[in-house]
Amino acid sequence: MSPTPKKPRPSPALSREAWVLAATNLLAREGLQAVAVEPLALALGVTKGSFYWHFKSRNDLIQAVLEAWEQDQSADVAARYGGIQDPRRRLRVLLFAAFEDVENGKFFAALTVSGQDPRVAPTLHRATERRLALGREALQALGLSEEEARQRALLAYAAYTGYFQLLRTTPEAVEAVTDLSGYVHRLADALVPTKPQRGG
Amino acid sequence: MSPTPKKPRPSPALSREAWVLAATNLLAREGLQAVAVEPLALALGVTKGSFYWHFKSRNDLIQAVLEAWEQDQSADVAARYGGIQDPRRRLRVLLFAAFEDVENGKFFAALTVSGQDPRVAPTLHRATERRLALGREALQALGLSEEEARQRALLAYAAYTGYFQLLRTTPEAVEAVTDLSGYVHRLADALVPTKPQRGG
DNA sequence: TGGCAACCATACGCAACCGTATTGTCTTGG
DNA sequence: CCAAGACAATACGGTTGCGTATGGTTGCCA
Repeated sequence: MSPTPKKPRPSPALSREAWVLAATNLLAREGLQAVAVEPLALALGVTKGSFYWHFKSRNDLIQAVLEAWEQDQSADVAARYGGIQDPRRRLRVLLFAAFEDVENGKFFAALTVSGQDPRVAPTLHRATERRLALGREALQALGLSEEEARQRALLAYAAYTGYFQLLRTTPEAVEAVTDLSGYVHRLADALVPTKPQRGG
Repeated sequence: MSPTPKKPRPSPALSREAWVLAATNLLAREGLQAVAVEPLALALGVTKGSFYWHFKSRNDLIQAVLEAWEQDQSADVAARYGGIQDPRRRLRVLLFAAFEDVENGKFFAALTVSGQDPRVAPTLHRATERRLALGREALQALGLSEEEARQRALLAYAAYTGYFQLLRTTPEAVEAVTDLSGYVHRLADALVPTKPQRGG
């Protein structure tokens, strides 16, 4: 039979995935411009020679990183919120989950930073549209008009990106807020249509 | 007597301020990495030779841009909100003014993008702290506890940065919201402590 | 009119990356 | 044991941007 094409070596030997993973972390921490071939190779203890065996170019790597992330996102969203029927609950779960996933938030913030780059723009646009639509639909299901729903979804999304952007550039400012869940609660309360409030 | 050091030529002859202005616009539109000496000189129709007569280095230019902006900010804030006594009104004016100044918002978003750069970090931190403090104080003056005030100020600020970040990377998503002032109203309502609301 | 100061051009060296070409070195199967 | 494929090192050429050095211009003023 055909010899298995995948033959991981004893210990070293980088795989394409290993490069993508390293690049993803680097992107989340230091931004797109930091995911450069030579520095990355250096960090992984090899040289460019290796890189260009796995990838056609630097853009190829970047594309791979973006695709991997986008697929993760889709899977995640589908798995988590697809089943929740009650729009009010869906909204809250959506919000809290978003703010809790700090790793993803940081990556997303880093992506946003390079949102003008033609390579990331499409991915970022799709993610943005999808998330806004998710929020808008839930809000409309709660009986809000489309315009109302759009406004509130935008508010939620801006609060989300802004939060992680802030966490990225000025973590002290965020950490000054002790009770983070209070922050998200407040946001959630501002979004759902007024109904008998539960208390203080 | 000492010859006046300022002698603007007939027509051409770039001033330091002209460079700073051009760099500021470039920064607002394309980010920090775009404010590079040679491209900028090209855009202004001169060469590096000119630049290095006015500036010690690229960093020197960047510093100048940041300082000019920061001073503008301070002056603006002092002139606009210093006089408003009523904290409720101060808060609303603060918010609406912030969202209305699109130019400044874009510049700020561009700055945020490079918030990890050691050159912009100090400026950005100061601006962030100052704005958060402004909001927090107004909210505390309304009777909120410090923690409450911090949370809400953070929410407002995140919504602000997030909004302009979004406007920068995905303007379509923002433009889908027709009534922008409704957005800000909603935010304002979410911030001020519950009091008899005025109507739909 | 000579000279200085303001302003700008040209030309150079340097560094960081990209991407290509070429040549190893293991590892495994035959 | 040897051939082939997977992975990696070395060496090279190209581009872009920084910063320096040095040498024009031009206009004012003594």
